[in-house]
Amino acid sequence: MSKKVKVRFAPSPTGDLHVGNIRTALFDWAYARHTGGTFLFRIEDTDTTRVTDEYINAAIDTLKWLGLDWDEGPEVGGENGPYLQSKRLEIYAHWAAKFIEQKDAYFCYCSPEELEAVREAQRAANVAPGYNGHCRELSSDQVSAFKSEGRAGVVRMRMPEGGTTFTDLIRGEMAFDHKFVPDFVLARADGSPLYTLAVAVDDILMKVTHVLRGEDLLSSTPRQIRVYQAMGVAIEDYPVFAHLPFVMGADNAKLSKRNGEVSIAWYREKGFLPEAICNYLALLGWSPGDDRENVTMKELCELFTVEKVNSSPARFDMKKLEAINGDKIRALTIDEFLKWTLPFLIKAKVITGTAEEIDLVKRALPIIQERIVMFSEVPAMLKFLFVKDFVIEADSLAKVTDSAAKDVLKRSLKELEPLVDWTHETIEAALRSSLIEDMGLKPRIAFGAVRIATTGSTISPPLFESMELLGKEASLSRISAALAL
RNA sequence: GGCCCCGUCGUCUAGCGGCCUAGGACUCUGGCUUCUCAAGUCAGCUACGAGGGUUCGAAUCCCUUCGGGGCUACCA
Repeated sequence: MSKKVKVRFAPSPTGDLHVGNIRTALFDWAYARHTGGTFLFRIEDTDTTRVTDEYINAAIDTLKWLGLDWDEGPEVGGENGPYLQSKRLEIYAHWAAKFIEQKDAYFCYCSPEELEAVREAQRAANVAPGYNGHCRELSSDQVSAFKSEGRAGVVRMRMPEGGTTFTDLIRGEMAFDHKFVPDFVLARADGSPLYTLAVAVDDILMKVTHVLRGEDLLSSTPRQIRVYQAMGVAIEDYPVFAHLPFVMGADNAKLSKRNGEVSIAWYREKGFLPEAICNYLALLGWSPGDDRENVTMKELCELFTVEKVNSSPARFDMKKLEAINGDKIRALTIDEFLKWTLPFLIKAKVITGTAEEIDLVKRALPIIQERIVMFSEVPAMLKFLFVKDFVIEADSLAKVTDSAAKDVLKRSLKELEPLVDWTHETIEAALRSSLIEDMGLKPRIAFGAVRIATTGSTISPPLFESMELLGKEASLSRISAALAL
């Protein structure tokens, strides 16, 4: 009775995969892993005008980057392939022909203009819009008349009287009256399949047991089920449906650049960890049930069930994603942190990647680890250690040029010059005894001046550690340079 | 317009008839800590959309209403 679970993620890559897509993919994947089932990845590229190879490759790349590995699909193959719908055209053509033959479907010769006119009239008359069944029972004379006009027919599914019911794992019993599910098109006039045909055929042929997908597809479910019927599939072999709630932007609108940014590629460039993205996304519409929120991919697999997914939409909150990312970054070992960070430093041209640079970066990472929320912040934070033409930020300049600051810098220079052992402990001891104890200055004021002189900014990693990393020579020359301003 | 889905703090959520004067997290505000910024820590603000039922008892069940969203393609 308990079939092995097979969940599929089947995006139509008409652009970069976005937050909503990935949340769906994540749930698909987690459910497959949770049940010990298989995760199938299929590309729905029946809309040839909108899907491109570039997007398909980007989708594959994004999934891999996130660690959502699939058992069947592009690159890995599988016994139910191919996994690109554009490579399965003859399969769909076969079923379309069969449906016609069985009279489950029929050719419809209405032109787009005629259909639009009908919809227009329906709207005006305040009736449920939809195909009016015009070509349902065409005589052979009528058909040849259309053909002689040069019209090619689309394949349209015949929706029988009655209704469709099914159980949605998230929403419970669903019932749709066919009065509101008009006959729909399965294949274009040129024979190419539409989503309505391809999804249903593939889910059955690929033996998918669970369809977890966006809520927007809820009302098209009766159409999928109609295709299963026409295919002669037994009810117990229909996949189970679970319609996931939407992920929306900060306002109630769709996610956009203004309220969160949609493309996963963007988050990758900003320096978010795949695990943080997955962790955060998992919390959108699902929760472990207890108070824990920081979950690893492993824990997610152990805990995730569709039944615990809620039915209401969630708003995307960048702040919380950042908080989670910061937590995950702090939990990284220095070597891991280094591995993630290096590409950002190189891309920002802070370093070129020499062994000496990497060594210095590695020594500097501990003092910035708890100060960043994403890797893209690292270059700005460590830049002062590498710049050849050191300059003090314009905003901070005034604070090192007044006489009080000059006094601090002069004294610092004098105390630091004789230091043989250049460590943050010795630097701190020297400056504390002279600036704070002798001169009686407030630490904030005294160290502030030194900070600006050596790091170029009022905001920096801890001062003494920064100076240690910078080295004695550079530290002293920067202080001297500041004195000369 | 029609059909469908959804409705707990600003946000994500816990809650599945009494454990709730509603818990956690993020945000925000204030304090502590402190060489800046962070991190850490303590405290605080703030929610069951509304109205009717059912019940000894409702955030939890039912109805209505209002609000939000989706679908209504030869897109998916």
